[in-house]
Parts: sequence; structure tokens; C-alpha cells
Amino acid sequence: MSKALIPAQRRERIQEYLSLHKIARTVDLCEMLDASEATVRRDLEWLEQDGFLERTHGGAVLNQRMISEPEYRQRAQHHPEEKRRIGALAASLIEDGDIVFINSGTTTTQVIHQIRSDSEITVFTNNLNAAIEMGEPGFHHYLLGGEYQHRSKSMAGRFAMENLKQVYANKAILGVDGISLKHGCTVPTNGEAEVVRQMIERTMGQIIVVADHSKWGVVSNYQIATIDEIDILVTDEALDKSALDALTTHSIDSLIAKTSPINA
Amino acid sequence: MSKALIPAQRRERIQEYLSLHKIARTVDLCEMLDASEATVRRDLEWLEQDGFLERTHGGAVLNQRMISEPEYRQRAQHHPEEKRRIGALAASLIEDGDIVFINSGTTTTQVIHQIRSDSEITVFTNNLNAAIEMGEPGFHHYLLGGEYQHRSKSMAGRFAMENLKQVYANKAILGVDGISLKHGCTVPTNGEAEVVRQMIERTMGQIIVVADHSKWGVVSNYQIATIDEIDILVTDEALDKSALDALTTHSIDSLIAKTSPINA
DNA sequence: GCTGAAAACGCAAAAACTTGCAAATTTCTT
DNA sequence: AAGAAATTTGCAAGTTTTTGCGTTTTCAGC
Repeated sequence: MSKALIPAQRRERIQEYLSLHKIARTVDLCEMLDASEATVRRDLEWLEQDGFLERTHGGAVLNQRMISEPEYRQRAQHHPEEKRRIGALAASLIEDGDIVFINSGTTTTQVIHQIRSDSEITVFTNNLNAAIEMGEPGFHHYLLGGEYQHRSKSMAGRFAMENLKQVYANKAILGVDGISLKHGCTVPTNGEAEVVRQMIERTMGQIIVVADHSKWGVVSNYQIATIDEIDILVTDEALDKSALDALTTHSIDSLIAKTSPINA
Repeated sequence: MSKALIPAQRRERIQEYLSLHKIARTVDLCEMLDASEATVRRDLEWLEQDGFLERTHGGAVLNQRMISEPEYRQRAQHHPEEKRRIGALAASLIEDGDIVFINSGTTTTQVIHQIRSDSEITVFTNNLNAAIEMGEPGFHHYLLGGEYQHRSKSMAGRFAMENLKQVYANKAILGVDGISLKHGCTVPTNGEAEVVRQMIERTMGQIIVVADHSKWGVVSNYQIATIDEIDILVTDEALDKSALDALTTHSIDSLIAKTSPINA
């Protein structure tokens, strides 16, 4: 009988439990998972970071948003681990004094969440979700205007374009829906594509794409950039070796968000 | 057998109980929750802060003007039910084909939520909260860009101003922090004031102010309009008769959102 | 203005949380 | 496959939050 669950399993079960009960006591979870309180608390802390729950004294309550927007959970749960690590790594590329463009998407939301907050950083984004879920930002946080896209919780359209025309950035961190050698980076909607193209246009510096391995070889609806326009790809370690080689021949730096924080 | 409930659970139970019974005695809650009177009182105090109930001698009564369970956020506000009703009334002033400016604030959030969604309505707003909490909007919903104001969940600054310069509206629905005869309409921050002044500037039609009675006679930090610039004030029935008379002399229409849906 | 009940207050005990650290487990290397 | 590196886990000391009780104050009804 396998008593010990691996961390991911444990967190999965906590999520299941919370989805059902809406509220959980630390001690009950301890018993269910046969783990110490310290471990359960660490798991709850982790899940709180991911926005799944809110910790309270004695336990945790399910995030309201999980209840009202069931599909939200699914989206956020697609490769959450990878996205978090990719987000952390990408965020670490931002330096003091940078002006950064960031677009919408779950991975870029993670990036924004993990931008360190003790510095002179300026972020321009159409990612509404990031703003919503975040606490007080410790950097200059600008949102683009535009027509509100409910599905992606983002902005697009003429306002966004006009706003972008007022700024130059020295870095762009872009989440995409598909990335392939032949078709470059693609996103699902035209509005988002326009915004991102403008971002690239006005970036005098590195174009950084964040994408977990599942995006590789995928082609979505609208192209935002060819492969050669990318400077850095931040991805996870499950990406094919062949893909990495191909990237190298296009002189793209690949940064791998590993399980361990030490990178090659 | 569950031993003790955690604080969040207890408060949840109290809410359930009150939703059902409308009124609760302290001693009954003590028995139900198996907690001391002191603890129950502290919980009641907490819930009162949230606006969920009103404490009385011997227990508490449900804040009748409470919205349905899902909208947890609204509870933290003062006069939540007034705002909801004011919002509904103001939203009903929007007609097919209108282009409307709406600023930030809890009352205007209610307005946006209650805009009917079967029509050719266009809304321009810097109110991020409204977008977040809303389902799929049934109207054209544009957000202004700008520096993100975490506290008010809104946008302000140059981007917002630039965006506004591209549009004319035929109505403006404005939430304010204070409204007085002498000092007009006032808001707490300069950024918001700038945005609202620009909105007024570019409105070729009615200027509608929404404010519950607690705002009357209050002066906040930055003026956005004199009393004479207002066309309509939407408020609740607790507003002084003298205030209403004063408004009339300034040829401002006062619309009263009443408790009962049947208006005199 | 009295009187019994309810609520506020202060305090001490209990429960829950945080942090640092060493043991145990897993993963990676050779 | 054995050893090394690193993460994870549980424990313990120290801190914060919560809870319940005794006392004082306030409140509603007479």
C-alpha cells in the first residue's frame, strides 16, 4: 500500500477536496493525506500562490472564482507547474530600469505575478487577469486600453494600439498559443495578434517568448512573429532535444525552467 | 465526527443561519456552533464589518438589503443595497445606441453590472472591477488604458486621457466621493479627477451623477465638477428633503431609488 | 432610576502558524 | 548500481492569533 503521495498528488487531492467542500481544515487534510501539518501548510501556501484558495486560520477556503468560473480552474491547471517555473525564470530576466511589454495569457500572468517588487521596473500589458489577481504591485504597472475581451480577460483594438505608439520598451515577454519553426509564433485572435505585433515593433531589445513544451509545433490562427524574430525562448525541460537544436540554429537562446532552480 | 470548526467555517454557518432565519440570538448561535458567547460576538462583529448583518441586543439581524451569496466582494462596502438600487436605476437611463462614459467606484460598478445586454450600447470606462466581476458583456465594453491603481482597481494617467480624446459620448454616469452645493463633485485622487473631467468635457449630453445619501455634504480632495454641471442625480430615499429642494433650484433632476420596486 | 440580561474589556490559556534545521527521500551522476 | 546533490519532510522552538472566562459597563424593560 503506497502511503506516501508525491507533492503534486497531494496538492491534487487538496484541490479535489476543496472543490467539493469549499472549505477545509488543516487537521482534516493532515489526516486525509497522512502528512504533517507543516507539509499541509506548505501545500496550502503553494496553492494560494496559484490562486486556487485563500488561507485562513485553521485551514483554507476555495477561491470564489473557482466556484463562479469553473473553466478558469481548467485553464489555470494546464501545466501549472511548468507555467509557474517558466514565469519565475522569465521574471528573473527583467532588470532594474527595464521597460517591458507583456501580453495576455496564463503563462504571462505567472510572469507578472513573479516580478520582484523592489525595483524601478515598468510594465505595459493588456493582461487584465494579472492585475486582478495581484496584490499591490511593487513596480510601475500600466494597462493598455481597448475593447474588453471577456474570454481572455485582455484588451485589444485601437486604444491599445494608440497607447503602444506612445512607448518604447527594451524587452518584450510574450505568451503564445503555438510556436513552430515554419509558422513562427501564433495566437488565437486577431485583436491579440495586432497588439503583440505592435509590441514587437516597438521593442528595442530582447523579444522573449514564454511557452511550455505543449506549445511546440502547434499553429494557432494568427501569426505574430517568425521564429527569427525571437531572441529568447523560456520553456520547460520536457521540450524535445530536436526542438532545442533547431532553436540554436536560429540563434535563439533557450532557457529551461528546471525542477531545480539551478540552470545550465 | 468534526470536533471544532475553524473561524471561517463558523462565520459561514452564521451566514447560512441568518440567510434562512433573518434573525439570530447569540445564545442559539452559541449552541449551534458549540462556541462561547465571546467568540460568537466576535464573529458577529466581523460579519457586521462586512455589512452582512446588523448587531442588536441579544443577537443580530440579517442586513435585508443583501445581495445573493456569490457577490462576496460587495459586502465590504457601505450601503451596498442602496448602491445596487441606484445602479439599477442609473443603468435604466441608458438607451439603445447610447455611448456612455462611466468612471470607477463601487456605485458605478453596480451600474455597469446592471446594464441590459440586448442592445447597441457602448461603454467606455476606467472601472476595472466591473469588468472582472462581470460575465460576458452584452454590450460594447471598452476599458481605458493607464497606470493601474491597485486600490481603486482603476486606470488613470496619460493613456486614459489619450483614449478619451478619441471619443465623444452622449451620456456620462459618474460616481463621486463627495457632493456638495458649494464644492460640487469631488473625488479622492488627482488621477481619477483628471479622467472624469475629460469625460465631462467630451460628453455631448446628460451628466448623470450616482451617489447614495452618505455622500451629500461631503467634500473629498479634488473637484471634478460644479453642481451646475450636473443634469441628473441618482440617489436613495434617505437623502434630505432640503437637499432635494436645493437640487431643484439648480435645475437638477433627482431620481430616487426606492426600497420597494413600486415607485410613487 | 432599578434590575436582570447582554455586551465590552482585559487577561491568560490554548490552538494555529512560522521558521530553522536535521533526517529521509528522491533524483541525478558516474 | 552506488554515491552525491538536492528537494522534501517532520520536528521543535518561538510567535501570533484565537478563545473562553471573570469583571465591569451598558442596555432594555419596568
